[in-house]
Amino acid sequence: MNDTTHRNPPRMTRQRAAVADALGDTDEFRSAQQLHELLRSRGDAVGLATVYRTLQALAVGGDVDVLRSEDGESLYRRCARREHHHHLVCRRCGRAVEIDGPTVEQWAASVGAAHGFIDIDHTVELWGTCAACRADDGRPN
Amino acid sequence: MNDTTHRNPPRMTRQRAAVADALGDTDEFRSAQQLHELLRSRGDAVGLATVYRTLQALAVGGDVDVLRSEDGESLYRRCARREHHHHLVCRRCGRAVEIDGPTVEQWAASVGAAHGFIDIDHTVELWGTCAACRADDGRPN
DNA sequence: CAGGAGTTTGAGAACGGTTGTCAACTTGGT
DNA sequence: ACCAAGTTGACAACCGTTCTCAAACTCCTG
Repeated sequence: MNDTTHRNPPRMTRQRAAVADALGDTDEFRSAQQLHELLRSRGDAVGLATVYRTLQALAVGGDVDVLRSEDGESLYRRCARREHHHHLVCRRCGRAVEIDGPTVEQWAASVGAAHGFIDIDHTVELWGTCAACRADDGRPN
Repeated sequence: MNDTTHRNPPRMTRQRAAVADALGDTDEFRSAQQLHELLRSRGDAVGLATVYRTLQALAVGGDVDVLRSEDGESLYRRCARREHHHHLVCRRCGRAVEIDGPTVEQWAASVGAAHGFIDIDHTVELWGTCAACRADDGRPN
């Protein structure tokens, strides 16, 4: 018998709703800090720590996808499908397209097995510059 | 005419040799801090900043491969081949096997093009637990 | 074998994203 | 309304990495 046996269900708070709502707005990957700022500017401020906590909770629950930007920041987005998939992400604006790596899954598993590795996990992400960002070229951000 | 025109060649120093040497020893991915500690324990100390600088230089020169661990740390290893390839890495000890993603390259390019993205880059890494680490199970580190 | 211009080093400060702390505040069941 | 337990947020702490800049070193030249 462990702790989870006695754990009460999560509560619905203004903050959680606000974060979830902010994510619902866009199809672009956003950092915790960006979301924090967005909420603040909306006049719907939520503490930074709370933003981080909420995003993590949503992530483990499978409600949002997380990925690491090329410089190590965690980016979040509410994804359409809950099944496993990958992303083609604009490194400039964060806009993303969901894609499936056709054979990637079994390829990963078989390569792993062939070398005696177990518990194989894989990261497959595509980075590029989207059409819109290509358009407004040297523009800052 | 830019600066590079006037830049002198890099110099060989004890520190650079030491870092390169430390990398030559192992087939495992190592963090900058691990290498720094390794050198120190060898009595061949090199400043941490220098370790970082040297690793970066080696990386841009294509002499070492870099990848990000699952928790965001940069890991370095001197790889056998200079051509593009991917890795199957033990998340416990860093031991790695070089692999090639058969069709990954062109798949990435075509998926990118199909969505109007340019300058496509891809990250494909496999994480698992190697046979040796599976053996000494609950052992710390 | 100096001399010296220009490169490299390293200790420590600074940085930026993220997590920990803990008293005050909510939420939801009764 | 009351209360036990979950949640919040301002702030400090953390951790990997980069910056700073005076001192040390390389290597070219005479």
